[in-house]
Amino acid sequence: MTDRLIWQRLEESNYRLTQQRQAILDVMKENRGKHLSAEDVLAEARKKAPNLGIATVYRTLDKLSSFEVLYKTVFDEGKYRYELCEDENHRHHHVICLSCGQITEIGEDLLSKLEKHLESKGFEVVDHQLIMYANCPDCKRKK
Amino acid sequence: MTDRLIWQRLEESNYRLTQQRQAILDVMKENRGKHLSAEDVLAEARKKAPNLGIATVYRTLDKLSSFEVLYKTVFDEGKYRYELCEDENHRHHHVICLSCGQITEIGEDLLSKLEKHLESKGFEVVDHQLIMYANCPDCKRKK
DNA sequence: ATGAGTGCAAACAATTTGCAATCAG
DNA sequence: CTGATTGCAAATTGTTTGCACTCAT
Repeated sequence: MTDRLIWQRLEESNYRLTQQRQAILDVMKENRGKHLSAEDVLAEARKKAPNLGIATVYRTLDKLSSFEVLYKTVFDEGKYRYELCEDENHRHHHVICLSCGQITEIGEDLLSKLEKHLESKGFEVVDHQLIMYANCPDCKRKK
Repeated sequence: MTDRLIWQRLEESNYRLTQQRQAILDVMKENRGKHLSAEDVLAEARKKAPNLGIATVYRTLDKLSSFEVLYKTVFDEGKYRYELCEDENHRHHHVICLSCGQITEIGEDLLSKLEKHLESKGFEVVDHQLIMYANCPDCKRKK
């Protein structure tokens, strides 16, 4: 997602860009493609805004998610993770390595067939999320 | 999943089948295809084992998941839901209605193409989970 | 100055753990 | 008997909220 587009989303929403929010947004931009927990973000963002509180982190991440600047996702570990949006409307698809926990993106969107099938049954598909559980190349090699 | 197979999994694991565990397992069998939270299971199972505690429910659900008798899944609401396994190795795929929250199963497995792609990149795919966000036929109609 | 935004601490929700009492083999 | 299992309550974890204070306009 481009800076221009992020800006546009924030402006549309009349969202005041304070130091804390700037710091959090910077962290998210520096970690494109990674899936950070609120604690991860807090730790990183405190380097720029030392007395940032966890409540502000949650409030900001939730707001940014509602503006579609961030994705808010939950994996099997049961806590939320946030990531800068890459395209306009869709969530990403992920591969989670069962050995090391590394999370990789799946770039392709190979789900249109399935989507069509559901639509033929009367559903209106809005979004989807695919998670593959795998051993990543490194871990596969080590075994 | 057949009773026979469930039994087999429990025996393999040397798992003592107490009244409480029996009650919980019964609830899961009576709710095939549904995704129950720990509280849901507690409420149902207490009809059979009245002073069942929530801790036992969690302990049992986790054990049964680790024996591959149950799936343990987390949706965006951020809490765990459990469901009787249907086949041997794979999770199910779900459609979540964005209006009413109804969760429907996707029976088909249309993901083999993607799986092959990942394998060609060196991953060893073990399992996968697909969640579609949609408006279900009823809600679509109401709009 | 005024309302939006903050940090802190307390509240909450879901889950886990410690422990003494109980149960099954 | 003996170790596994239980229910309860307390502890933990991740997240949310209330509130007095602070900041940006």
